Amino acid sequence: MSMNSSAHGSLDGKIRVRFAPSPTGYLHVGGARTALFNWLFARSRGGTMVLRIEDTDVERNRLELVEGILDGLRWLGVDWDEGPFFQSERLEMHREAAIRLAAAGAAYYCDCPAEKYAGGDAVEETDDAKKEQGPRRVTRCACRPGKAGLDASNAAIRFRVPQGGVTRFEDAVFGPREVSNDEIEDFVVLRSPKEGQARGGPTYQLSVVVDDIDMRITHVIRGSDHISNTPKQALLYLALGATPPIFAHVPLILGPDRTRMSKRHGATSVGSYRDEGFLPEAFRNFLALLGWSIGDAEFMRTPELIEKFSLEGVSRTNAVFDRPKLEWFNVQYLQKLPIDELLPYIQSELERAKLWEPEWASEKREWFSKTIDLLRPRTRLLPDFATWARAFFSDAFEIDPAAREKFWKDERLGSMLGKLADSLAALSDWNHDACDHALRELAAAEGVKAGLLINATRVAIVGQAVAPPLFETMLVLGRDRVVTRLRKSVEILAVH
RNA sequence: GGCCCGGUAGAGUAAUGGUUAACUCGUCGCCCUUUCAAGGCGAAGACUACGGGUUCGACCCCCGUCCGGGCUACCA
Repeated sequence: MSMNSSAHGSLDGKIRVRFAPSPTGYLHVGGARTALFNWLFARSRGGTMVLRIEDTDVERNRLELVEGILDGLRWLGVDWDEGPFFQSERLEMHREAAIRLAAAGAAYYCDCPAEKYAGGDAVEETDDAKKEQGPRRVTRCACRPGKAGLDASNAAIRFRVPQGGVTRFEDAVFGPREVSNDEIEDFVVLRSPKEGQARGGPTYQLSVVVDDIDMRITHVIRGSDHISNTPKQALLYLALGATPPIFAHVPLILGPDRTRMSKRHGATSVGSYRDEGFLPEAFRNFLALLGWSIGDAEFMRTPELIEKFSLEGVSRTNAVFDRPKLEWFNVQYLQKLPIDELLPYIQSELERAKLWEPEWASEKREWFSKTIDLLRPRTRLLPDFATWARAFFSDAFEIDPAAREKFWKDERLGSMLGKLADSLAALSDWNHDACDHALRELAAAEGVKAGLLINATRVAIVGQAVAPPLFETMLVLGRDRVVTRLRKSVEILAVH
């Protein structure tokens, strides 16, 4: 392992960042945002993005979740240059570092029962008088000076935090930080061996630092829930003879009730947003603006995001995940993306719904493109193309009961739709104005407003109350379908 | 309990210590109109958490309070 870390900053070292999820669940929005910030930073500065899986907690980690996390990152468009590396394969290096620390006197062996410290609040035996001041944390273990008769092969290793003084580190978001060493406990770096095992494993604090040194990480960008533990890590860098990186703790993402995002807030995994039919670039744009901003800019395509991203623009305040704004972004992208960039997403959506015809990508591509262009101003999510717009792609669609209720009230409609079918079928030219005239002529002859016929016709040919302007809809559907569907509607109306 | 970090309309953000605190989403209204969106225009919504100070002048600096969050493990 190389212990010389490259100096940070852009002058003498290339920027190297990492995203280091632990496989205890799916990729959630908070992790995705952290990954995105790392990625934007790396890409904007010509740096390197490393992916590392932090799977040192054998009990809680599930390897099968790793693939899901990678899928989430791929969907998000966050790629990496090195890795994925697995911490579980690097344990020996971590152990060696701990032993070296102990040998150098920077750490010491401790065989106190773990239960003494378990439960979050490690307490010393206190008398009743002290109790009201609350539990007091043990920051220095009794083993610290060295313990007679201690069996090192069966003990944990604790870091020997300096007495007095302060530990500092640089945070690009929160500024220079300084913590009194007396506030930092002698934390464990190497666990005592579990039953039946020869050696114990490293703790998170040790693993991250050893790996970040080894991978020559220059900027550690992660959630601000880690900021309180950073002094411990800064201490480890020093003890291991390495220069600490620049830290950048980014604010947390909260649910609408301002508590940390969790399952009870509904969708928290990026996979669920993919499944709902959000466009990755829209999701990226939204995520980037959660805790980061640059002036008034909001709609920024990814190259622009990369160009403008900087750690200076990162906020210190936790942000609430606002679903309506995410949807707004999706609508914007659905609308503004060059049509050719959008088509592949819709193709897979239609494939999933078993509505896709291969010729739409070849001979009938122009028709497909035009149809999508017509549809997209009123879609919010990808599945809209397969649900309410189904009639544009298939003859197997239902007439929405609500649409019927709304626009098929008039009794005369049955005969009028039949007459409309006849006159459309007789048209010499099939174009917007011809259809328009035919319909308005009929409306005039029947003494009804054109709107009545237009709305009723829309229901007849697409089964929905909501659709693009009628005559354009007729054109993309084609005369045969329009006439057939009108006649079918006449039958349906006759039954009632 | 202890330590740390935050607090600008419902949400995300902006404002070298210097007009009437700006923008986006959402909400409401109007226009467009053939339904629904999109789009255009406009409105409501903030005693910048609260209370003190410093200053000619404070969202901004200082102190206190309250609220929120994080950490406080041989989890990560």
